[in-house]
Amino acid sequence: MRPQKALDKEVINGLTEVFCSKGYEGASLQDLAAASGLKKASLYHRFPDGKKEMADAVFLHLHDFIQQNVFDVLQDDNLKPEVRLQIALDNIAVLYDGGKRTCILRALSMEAGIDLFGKQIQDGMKQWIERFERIGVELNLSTEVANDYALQTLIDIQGSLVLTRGIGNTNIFDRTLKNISKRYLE
Amino acid sequence: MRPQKALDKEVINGLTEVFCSKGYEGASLQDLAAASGLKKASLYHRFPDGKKEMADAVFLHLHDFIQQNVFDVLQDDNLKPEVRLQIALDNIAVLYDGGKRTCILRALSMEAGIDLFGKQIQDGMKQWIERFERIGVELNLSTEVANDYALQTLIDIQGSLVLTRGIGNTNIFDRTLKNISKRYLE
DNA sequence: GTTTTATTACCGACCGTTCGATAAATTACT
DNA sequence: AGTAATTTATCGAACGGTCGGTAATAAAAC
Repeated sequence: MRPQKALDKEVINGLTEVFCSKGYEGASLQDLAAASGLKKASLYHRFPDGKKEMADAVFLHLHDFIQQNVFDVLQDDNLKPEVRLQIALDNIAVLYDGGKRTCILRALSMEAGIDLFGKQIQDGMKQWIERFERIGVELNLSTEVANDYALQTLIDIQGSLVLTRGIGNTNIFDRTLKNISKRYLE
Repeated sequence: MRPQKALDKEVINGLTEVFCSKGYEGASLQDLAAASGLKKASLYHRFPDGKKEMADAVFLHLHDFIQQNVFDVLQDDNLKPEVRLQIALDNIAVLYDGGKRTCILRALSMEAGIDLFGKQIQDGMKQWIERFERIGVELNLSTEVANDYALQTLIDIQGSLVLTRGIGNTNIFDRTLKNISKRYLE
């Protein structure tokens, strides 16, 4: 290897940053190479199926993070539901970098992305709803109300991310996370 | 003119459809030409500054619609505030085609769009908030609560549009509009 | 010395954009 | 009114540049 070669973590994090901020079509191979610390052709060595495989890897990488730091936390039997919810929300704040990073589900739901990732996006969103439904039930909400709350939670997260990016102020995202917490715990 | 030449309405509606569904970078001149009924070169006759000018025209066109059918309605002194709000929400449903069409503010807030349209997106969102703040005050909310409601209204609209597109079911959008109405009127 | 990884050079396709020619609509002149 | 002159609108073809993707080669690692 020439200078100091790309750690896998640097590669995946670079790809993630580009896909999240520019979407699928907006992310050029040049961008992806620059952000990952590899040359274009080297990326093709690691991801022989090209751009789509890179985006898949990012999707999977984020899904793993969410699985561990949100979904699993939400059903960790060692903790009280109220605590689980709070930790999960804190981790969501990390996931979206306090509102500065866009959700990959949204980033890929524009333009060409919806054709390539439609099913994965749909499944991903359904999982979010499902997990928040469960924590709602565990917090003694009726299944109906738990469903309402779960949907609203997703809407709040996605909507506040849109507003935060559009207006350029992370206060909206912060406040929204607190509101979600309040809705469940008060 | 040769066959039956492109009505301006067909042109702007076609461009709108493409930019909203594909974003700025995702919208190719080929797409835009096909959707507008004009050839690429003809588009450049109408929009000498190219793609950016086309997107500007779409932005302006939608802003006009919103101004007339949402903002102006919300402060139409001939109607009671409750009625104005309801009509505005109905028109919002039309604007977003019942949840099937993405908001241009969101479509352009990804990727390259945010560099080109950042200021316009920010101003557009602020106007939405401002107008909903006012109707809240007219409905006898305190300025603080009116601000909360306005922000939440925007979050609800944007968030439900994201979910609706991701999950592929317009129920979420419909329900959200009803919830907004309820929040103000109950 | 073979295999794995990285890099340079390159490919055809498509990108946004422009040019030049032509047809249609409008204006000017009689 | 009729016709010539001018402007406006449309389009095919092509531009340079970048796109995603690929060989061929060099370097590292084993």
